[in-house]
Amino acid sequence: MPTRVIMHVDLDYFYAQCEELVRPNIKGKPLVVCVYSGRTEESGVVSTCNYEARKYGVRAGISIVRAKKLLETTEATFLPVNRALYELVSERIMELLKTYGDSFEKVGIDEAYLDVSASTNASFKHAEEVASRIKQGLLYQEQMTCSVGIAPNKLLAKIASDQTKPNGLTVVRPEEVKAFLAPLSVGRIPGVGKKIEEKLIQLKVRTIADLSTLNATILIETFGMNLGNYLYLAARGEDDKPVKEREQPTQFSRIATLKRNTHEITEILPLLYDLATSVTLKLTEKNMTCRSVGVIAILEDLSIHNKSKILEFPTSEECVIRQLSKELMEEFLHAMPSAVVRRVGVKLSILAMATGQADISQYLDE
DNA sequence: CCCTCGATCAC
DNA sequence: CCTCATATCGAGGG
Repeated sequence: MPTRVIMHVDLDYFYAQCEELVRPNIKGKPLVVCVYSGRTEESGVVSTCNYEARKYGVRAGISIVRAKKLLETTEATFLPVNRALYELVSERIMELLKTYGDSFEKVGIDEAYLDVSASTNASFKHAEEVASRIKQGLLYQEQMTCSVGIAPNKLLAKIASDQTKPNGLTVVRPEEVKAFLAPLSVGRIPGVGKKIEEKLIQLKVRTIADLSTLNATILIETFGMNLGNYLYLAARGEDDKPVKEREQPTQFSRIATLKRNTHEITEILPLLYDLATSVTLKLTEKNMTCRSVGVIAILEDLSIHNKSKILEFPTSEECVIRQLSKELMEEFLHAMPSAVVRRVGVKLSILAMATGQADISQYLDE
């Protein structure tokens, strides 16, 4: 494979930055975007916050109550998540970014990869100029900042964009890869979260330099074929996955918190039906069908349980999905009489584009 | 190989 | 003190 030049663009504190965009008056003050669970007035967690709020120790994932305490001396704003807004802004920005790459890959709502190998003649210097233009364009057209990583592959570009935030630009040239990676914590490798990091620490591995001393055999023994191989290559900064547009999503899900914990299906059903309806709406909006329906139950101890079923025929019928959700939840409650449920969800998977035939029902009575 | 389920990641 | 959404993997049963 010839040397590639890959760019990873990460929009800074995206949800909060979108909110700043539509509320220029609060710019410069702490802003916290919250997921309110609806259980009590203030219950829920922080989704994202701007850097002013981070100065006070606010982080994604902490409770809203805690964030309010941390910010009680300030004129902070707390807003509920407004996904529709962020998706709108995201779509516009992605269209803009797309124009700069030979190929383009959107990853989630706030990040994207661009392969600029051909358009820059494989020049990192030139790519850096492209990145500057992207940053200027984004600021001018969308009043938004981003952090960019430029490197020989997606793995390194992503780690690089994470290196300097917000409003950063980090370039890792092929000859710099080893020195760049060596001191970083293994947790900086995408796919290495708390659990895998803990396992690695058991093996006395903290940095990527440490990781690179383990041979492939031990990694595969410890983490399985797939992850083991991935870690072996990641430690060396190797990744040959192409930048390519994502195909259709493969699942849709909705989850929400019950007003109070319960084991009673009757107490769960109204919410479960709402979720089934909402996720089915998403399915039909996308003109798709599903062949698997599942329910999620999160118990009072926060343990997560799934139950799903594959259908003989694809469906997008709300009544079918509702009915199956109910049956699956009943089965789960029956199988686990001790379960005290806190949150429930509905998940649709094995998706396909609808062909125009609503479902098989139209053939039943000809 | 198909199905189901839990685990993990990361948004 | 506890949100939401998605992708992917591995195990285990058939």
